[in-house]
Amino acid sequence: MSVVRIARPVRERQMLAVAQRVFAERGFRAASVDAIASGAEISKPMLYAYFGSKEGLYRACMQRSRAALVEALDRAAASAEQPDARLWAGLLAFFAFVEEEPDAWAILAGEAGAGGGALATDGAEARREIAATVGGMLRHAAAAEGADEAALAATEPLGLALVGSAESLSRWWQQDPDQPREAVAGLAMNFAWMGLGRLVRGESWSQGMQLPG
Amino acid sequence: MSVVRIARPVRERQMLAVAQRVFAERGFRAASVDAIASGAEISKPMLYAYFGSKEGLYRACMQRSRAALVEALDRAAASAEQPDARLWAGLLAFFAFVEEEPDAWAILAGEAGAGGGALATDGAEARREIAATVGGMLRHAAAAEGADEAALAATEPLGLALVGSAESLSRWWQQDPDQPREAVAGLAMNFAWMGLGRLVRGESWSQGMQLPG
DNA sequence: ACCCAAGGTTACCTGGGGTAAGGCTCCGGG
DNA sequence: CCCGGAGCCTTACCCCAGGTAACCTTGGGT
Repeated sequence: MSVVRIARPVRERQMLAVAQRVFAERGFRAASVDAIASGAEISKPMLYAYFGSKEGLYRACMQRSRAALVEALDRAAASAEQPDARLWAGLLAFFAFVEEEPDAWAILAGEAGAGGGALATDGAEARREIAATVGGMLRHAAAAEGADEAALAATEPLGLALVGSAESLSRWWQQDPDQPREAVAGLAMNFAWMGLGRLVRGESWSQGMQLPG
Repeated sequence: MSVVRIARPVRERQMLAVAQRVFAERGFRAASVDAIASGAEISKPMLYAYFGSKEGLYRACMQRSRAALVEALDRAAASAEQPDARLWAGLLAFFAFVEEEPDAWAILAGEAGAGGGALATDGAEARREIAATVGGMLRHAAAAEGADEAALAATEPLGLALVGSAESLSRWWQQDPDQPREAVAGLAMNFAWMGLGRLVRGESWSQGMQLPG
């Protein structure tokens, strides 16, 4: 009786799918390689042959999630022209990703800051790439307004700050998941675009309408 | 020859000090309990007797770091009256903590989002407590400006968003540590208080001076 | 004097990440 | 046709590190 022999790319996809699920629901530490292997109906050494280590497997999952998220953000960024509309589209896309692909997001957010290994490095890189997308939006906006050099130079850290706040809000959202995605995105938008200085005065951002300067 | 017998609270402090250092420089996963034990000149079962598990030990470190940070933030919040000055003081205190107690900060930030265990729970709780302090500042500011109900209700998530952005900026700072603390705090302040909408126009916040509305 | 609470240790168990060694099957060339 | 090797796949094992059982030692309270 011949055992089904399956081509490498197909097996890799199977393994990644299972790994993503297991990692997402147990976290890196608590997930066991054996569980992933048996879930993918494969033996452990196959995982090691294809991914090198548990960490390598996790990193592959991250790559995948990251690519999906970046693509969604890029698509969103291209969907609007006005700076604030663009940012709004990006935030909606982000929270849509968090809501619709919770496993992928859990992988990205889960160990992103953990320890000093390659995981942290990859996490940092993923964040940088996402922040770079956001930073691009900011650059675009700043250039359109004719901002000075200093403002342009700060787009990178500002992008990171924005990503950090969105990440934090998404964690908060997970504890109160009934809230509509637009509400959370709205909070992020108000925080990031309007700033606390104005929010605290009761001003707020509303879609499509520029407040008078 | 009598071995020195040392009272529990003293030993606990020793262990925590060593654990904080080791956890900070290796991360939770890569840090070995044996290393911590031998570093504290004690045998492994003592650690287990006092802290229950590796995770328990880590959690104890988190408690410690968290208390220190919250205290610094509270002190800063009390040091100024104007809302923006208060926020500025808080941000300075935060980045001072990151700079001056890198180990404590590494513990707090390191595994704060990891997995689904008690670590994540504690991390979330720490973030909430810190965000609550910040949220208190916002509440104070909003109340002073006579903001409406909705703005007051949003202080919690806004606090979390602010903490998230500060956390993200601190990670960015760590890759470029020559930058003065005030510069990073300034970025955070501009982002959080002014908002991208104004930054992108070239406006910025500067200490002690309210921009005309 | 005695006992027991509390500090302390050695020696061990076990789960799980990682690997060595080899089997089967198919494909391409002599 | 057949044979060799490349590639899919497994069983069986190693061993590190988290966690524990069992026991020793010391000193203060009765």
